[in-house]
Amino acid sequence: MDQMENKKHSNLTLADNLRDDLMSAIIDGEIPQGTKISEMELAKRYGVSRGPLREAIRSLEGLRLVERRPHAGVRVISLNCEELREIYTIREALEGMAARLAATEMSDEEIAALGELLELHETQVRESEGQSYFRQHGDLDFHLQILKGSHNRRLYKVMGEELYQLILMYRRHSSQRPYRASHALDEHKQICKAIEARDPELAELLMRRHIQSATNALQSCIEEKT
Amino acid sequence: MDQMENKKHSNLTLADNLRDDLMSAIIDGEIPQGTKISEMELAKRYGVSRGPLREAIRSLEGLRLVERRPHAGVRVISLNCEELREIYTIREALEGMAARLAATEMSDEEIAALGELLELHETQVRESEGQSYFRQHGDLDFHLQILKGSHNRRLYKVMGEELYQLILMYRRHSSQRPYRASHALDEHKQICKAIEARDPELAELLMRRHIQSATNALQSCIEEKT
DNA sequence: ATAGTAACTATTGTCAACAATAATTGGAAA
DNA sequence: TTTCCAATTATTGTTGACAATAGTTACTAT
Repeated sequence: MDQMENKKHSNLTLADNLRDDLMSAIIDGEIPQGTKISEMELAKRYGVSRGPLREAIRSLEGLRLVERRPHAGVRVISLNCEELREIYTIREALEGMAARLAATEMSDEEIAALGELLELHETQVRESEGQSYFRQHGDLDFHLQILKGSHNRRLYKVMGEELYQLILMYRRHSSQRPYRASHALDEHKQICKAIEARDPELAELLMRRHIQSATNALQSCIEEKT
Repeated sequence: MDQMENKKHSNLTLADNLRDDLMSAIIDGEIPQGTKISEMELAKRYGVSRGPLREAIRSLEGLRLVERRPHAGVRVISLNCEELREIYTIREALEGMAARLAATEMSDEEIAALGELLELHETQVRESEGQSYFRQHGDLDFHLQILKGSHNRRLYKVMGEELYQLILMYRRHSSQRPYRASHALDEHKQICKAIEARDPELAELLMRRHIQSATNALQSCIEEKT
């Protein structure tokens, strides 16, 4: 069985399903960075025609997961440190704004839920100390909740759905350094407090600092290179 | 001659050219907001097959210029005030960050060029007082220069190439109120000064205020509605 | 032996026919 | 008359064949 299509597709069109599958494959590193994508090969592999496949690829191009050179095929992007820092800079601006908005726009119920999420994370951090794998998801969870709490749908889409995918991709590939989960959790709590206090300025400031520290951690990646 | 394809296409693939053409058509209002797009009709109109056309549409979907419902066709998006405000909020965050970066990253030559651009604008504003049409382009010019000056390619792409298109589209359709060009120019000068002074904090602050005032001007649009 | 060129091959780009789904229209029953 | 259902129609989704381009190989000439 060379084609494993025992999948529960939620979408109703082939191209959309393909897009999702390819996206996962790229983010999970199943298709390594820089790989040249062969339409014929993929079409065979997924058991579809080249039409929908090409449409899926066009979508991926929009998400900037692949790059295309006309008549010369598409390649999976390969994120270098520099580009990732660019993304983190954008992230600082966007999530800072999201935190600011969250402080005024989130409902009391949403804020309560955010607090419970953090409590859950706390127990998880306590139980499995040093398990940075959890941290990834927990971390993203928190940030996604803030993004959602901004009640700005486009902001959520741009940052939470598009750029996060790239960050995830990078995290999978680069063995990340053992970032202190408890430290991040503390910062999350502070941000949450600022939101509870309905203090937009503080929420934005703290979020930006929080992301800056992550950005600085990336810096070491550059240092290693040189 | 029902098809006017006397165009100098820079791209070498049909789908890419179509994407550009459709993009212009949508932004210029040639295809009004909310219009349902018929593949057959467009294919005939542009004299191409449905294959490349569908790929072009997939690209437009990525740019969020159209929305798709499977098996039910695609529609040109129709920006309401709320969504435009969302975009302006993102703009504030992103261009604020761009100004901050520009203060440290722009070369002296780039800064000098920015100053000259503003001088040019000044003469133009003086010559044709009240001509808000100029202002649009001049305004965008300045903001695009800042974005470029951030030396963050992705930031430029996301804000300068994608979101600006939507803003342009909205400007075309909604008869904008006669915004004071000289006022905007003053604010531009202040921002430029901050960049010349290599003051990132101030540059960001001023840029954010500048965009906030534009956002507030949009508020009136909502007031009119109700 | 190497550089240049021409033919070839493999891959991408395009097309038109076919299949499947959603919207529409018409009719029958209440 | 109105509502529900069925058949029709029009549009979208998919496919495989065809065309064009880039990359490769082989050959020739210096």
